[in-house]
Amino acid sequence: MKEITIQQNKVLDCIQEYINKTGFPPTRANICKELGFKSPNSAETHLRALEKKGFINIESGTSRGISLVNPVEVEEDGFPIIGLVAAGSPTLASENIEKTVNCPPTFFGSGFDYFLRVRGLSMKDAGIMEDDLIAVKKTQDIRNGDIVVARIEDEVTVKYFERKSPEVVHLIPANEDFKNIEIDLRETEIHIEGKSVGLIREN
Amino acid sequence: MKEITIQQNKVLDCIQEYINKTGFPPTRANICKELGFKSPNSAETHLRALEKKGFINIESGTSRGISLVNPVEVEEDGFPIIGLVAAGSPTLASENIEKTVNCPPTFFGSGFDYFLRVRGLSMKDAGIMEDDLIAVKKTQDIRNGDIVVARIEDEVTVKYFERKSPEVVHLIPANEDFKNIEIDLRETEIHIEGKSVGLIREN
DNA sequence: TAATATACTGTATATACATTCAGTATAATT
DNA sequence: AATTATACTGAATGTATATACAGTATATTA
Repeated sequence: MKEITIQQNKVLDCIQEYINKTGFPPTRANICKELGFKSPNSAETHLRALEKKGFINIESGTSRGISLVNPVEVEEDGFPIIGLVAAGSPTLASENIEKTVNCPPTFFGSGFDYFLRVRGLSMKDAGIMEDDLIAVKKTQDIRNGDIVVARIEDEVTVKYFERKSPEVVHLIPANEDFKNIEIDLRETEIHIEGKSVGLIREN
Repeated sequence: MKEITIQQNKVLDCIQEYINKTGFPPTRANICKELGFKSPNSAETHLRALEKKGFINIESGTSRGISLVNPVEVEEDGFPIIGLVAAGSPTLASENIEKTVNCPPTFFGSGFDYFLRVRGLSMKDAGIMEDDLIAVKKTQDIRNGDIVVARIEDEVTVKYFERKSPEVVHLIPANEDFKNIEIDLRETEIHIEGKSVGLIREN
């Protein structure tokens, strides 16, 4: 693929956007309107350049006969990967987002909201290793035995959830080297960010 | 969504195919040619019916101004999930394919060929649990410590790979309840199906 | 029994569109 | 110094296209 100029790139983006918005490619006049050109020939020459460079195909004599050679896959905007910030909740604020992953929303059955990058080996006997990505579903519908993403004050952790009584919750690691976290809700505040509904390991 | 007649469905399919093939919607004349109609009004009336029933939108006064309300997503054929057949190699033969999963080919970095459904807990300390899906890359480029999918005669297994000498290979489980498999290549044939490059856990 | 929807052919026409030609101007190559 | 590519305006034109109108015919609904 050859080089592309700034203006040609604008035209290419314009075509992509137009198709995404309407379902069919733009006319020369449409492009002019979008980009502020005053002559259809402005669009025409850019289109010819883009065709010559292999970015689009033009069906001669055909209205809206523009097709993209590398159409941008319809943006399934992707799911964010959030790093386990040592202090602070795993919010979806952009500064916490490592990158995003494209995958079908139904990948893990019931749907999920984001990926959480796991730190430490406290859940290793549950098959959750360092650097794994947990698919987290934001929900308060937690049952005993669920693997939850919990925040205690400013500490975020991934553990098994066990409600021992209305006032006492245990967060249980899956690793004998770690100790249970016993929480008395009258003394300590706990916030459940969500629960794990799946896992991805890269490499 | 209302009922649709056979002819209207043909027209709808025709539009979908035309868009998939060319990248832009057909004209009335295009539809006539595809379906053998002799008057553009044949297409026109069908289009109006389809619009009225909510299957398409028509931009008035606009050439090729047809857009599909429920466009068929372009098939990213997806990656097959293969069950660990007790006896026999995990071939891509259709009878072994549980289902297919849509995910980007670069999901695990370098690319992979299929998913293998894990049976047993022999790799649990490596975080590979029962029913996990291993992303397998078909390759013979295996290094010590890689997690491989190996076939010994008719038995398929997932283990760590360790070449002890040119003639001796160890297949090492990640679970103290299982024993190492020691293979003398002069006595026993072993076939490496590929190696694990990633993992997915559903639920 | 009169509408209404389906399923077409055939003709006609205003306009939506692609496309060429004629210019102007700047920057990058050769 | 002469091309060539880029980046436009502006006008002109043939045709590609949407779309209305006039028919014919069958099946379904009210």
